[in-house]
Amino acid sequence: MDIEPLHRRIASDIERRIASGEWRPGFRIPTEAELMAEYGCARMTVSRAMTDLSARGLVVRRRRAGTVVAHPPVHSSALVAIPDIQSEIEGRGLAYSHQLLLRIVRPSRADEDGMGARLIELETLHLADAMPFTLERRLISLTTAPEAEHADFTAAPPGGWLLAHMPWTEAEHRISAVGADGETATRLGLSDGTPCLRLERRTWRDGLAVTWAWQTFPGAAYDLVARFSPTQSPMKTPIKE
Amino acid sequence: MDIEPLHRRIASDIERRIASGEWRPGFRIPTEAELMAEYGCARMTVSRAMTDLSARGLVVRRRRAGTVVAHPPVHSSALVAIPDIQSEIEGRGLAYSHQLLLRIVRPSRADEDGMGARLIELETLHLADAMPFTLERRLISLTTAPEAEHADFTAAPPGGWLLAHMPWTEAEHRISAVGADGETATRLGLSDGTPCLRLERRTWRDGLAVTWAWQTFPGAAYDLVARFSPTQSPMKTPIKE
DNA sequence: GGCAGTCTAATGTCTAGACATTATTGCGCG
DNA sequence: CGCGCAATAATGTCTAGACATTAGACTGCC
Repeated sequence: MDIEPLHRRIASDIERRIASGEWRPGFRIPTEAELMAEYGCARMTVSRAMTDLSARGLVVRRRRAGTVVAHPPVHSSALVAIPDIQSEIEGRGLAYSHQLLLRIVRPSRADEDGMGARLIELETLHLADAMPFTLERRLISLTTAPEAEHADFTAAPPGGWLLAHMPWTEAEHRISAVGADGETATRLGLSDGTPCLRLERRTWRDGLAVTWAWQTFPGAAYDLVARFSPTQSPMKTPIKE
Repeated sequence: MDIEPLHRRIASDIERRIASGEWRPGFRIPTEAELMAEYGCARMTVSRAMTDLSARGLVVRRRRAGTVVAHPPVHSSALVAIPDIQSEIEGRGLAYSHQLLLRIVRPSRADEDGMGARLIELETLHLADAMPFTLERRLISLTTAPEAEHADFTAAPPGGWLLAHMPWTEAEHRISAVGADGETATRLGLSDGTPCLRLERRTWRDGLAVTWAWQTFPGAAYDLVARFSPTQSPMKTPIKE
């Protein structure tokens, strides 16, 4: 058993009282001076505990007014974590592999706004135990990521290559449900119109587009799952049987 | 302009160098003693900056070994926020309304494991400008939330009522793609088999199940969207045109 | 009664130290 | 050469103060 630092103990004492409902939103927490006396420690120690709680959004601190239990956010938007395909597959104990189906370098079209003048278009099929798992269509801007032109996407899938070579500063995800269209259905071994989960992901680096990807998952075989508590980010890896 | 505290300035200096790629993952950051000299401040101040960065996952600190730029997390690399239906609709400038289609109190079935002995089953249709937006089927455990038996779910939708009356401590989300089946298709005004986004949400309070809900969105009309940067949580509300 | 200015209670930052903890490094010994 | 132990370099925690900043509370004046 390692001993818990005092500041953490103070923080979790308070967190427990908030979680249990003993201290409801709006309740004014004892002042630092009072907690100092209660725990017999310096104010910096209490202050650190409160700063931590405040950073996690459990309490709101205001000078002179004191510290109160925060009201839960109104737009209590819950979260779902989107795992990396390879670790997702391997996390299920299956063998991961991928096939590069298409690789062309071409000028960008008008509807590919912001992707730079030249880009690579890729199509990759990701397999779990040799069964189609997801079909990925991806554009990579050669303006932002010129090294991509000489990358070997048969060795590493484009998602992994980008993760290692092109850190992004902004991202957007879009999840929707679509029916598998002709080519996609064929590649995934589905009949036409089968409901699929479509995950669209765009990233930018300092305002310049890096990549734009669409991944299509057979609806029956794939769920996005997240399990979490309100004060923590979703950390547990999704598991599906 | 309010002046920036020194510890924040140190932290953002370092953050900038990480974001710019100048300091790549694995790079060893100057020691606290070095930063102390560089900024001419006490070690506590540097330490606080590093503690903040560490809490946000940008760096990894290890005694004796020093502080290095963290490798971007392989798992859970991305998130999507799931907004509250009502604010989602109103955020698009549409009028929100809802209809209670079904409300029965009954004993739980075997496949409704963990939901307590008695529960309420509800079906609610959420509308945006009087057009069907999502169909929600929900179970609420009367063991955990007995007050729900006397709640008026025609006035407030069950999701909103629960948010206000039954705080949860644990939640699970599952997103999948399904084809609209007979009754669901009818209620949403779709033809059979139309791809729909299915959002399943379960919550618990101290280990006891509170609610279990399934929401079905027409695939063509609804996306989950999140836009964010790697160091921050997704805060911006998704917008779809 | 109301308003302006002042007082003051609370948090926010920072310092210069102290000692604890941990893991690496390197040395000496077999 | 390799093993174990000691030295040491780095972070982790904590203290007892100091001064800054903010905003609620009060007071007195009109």
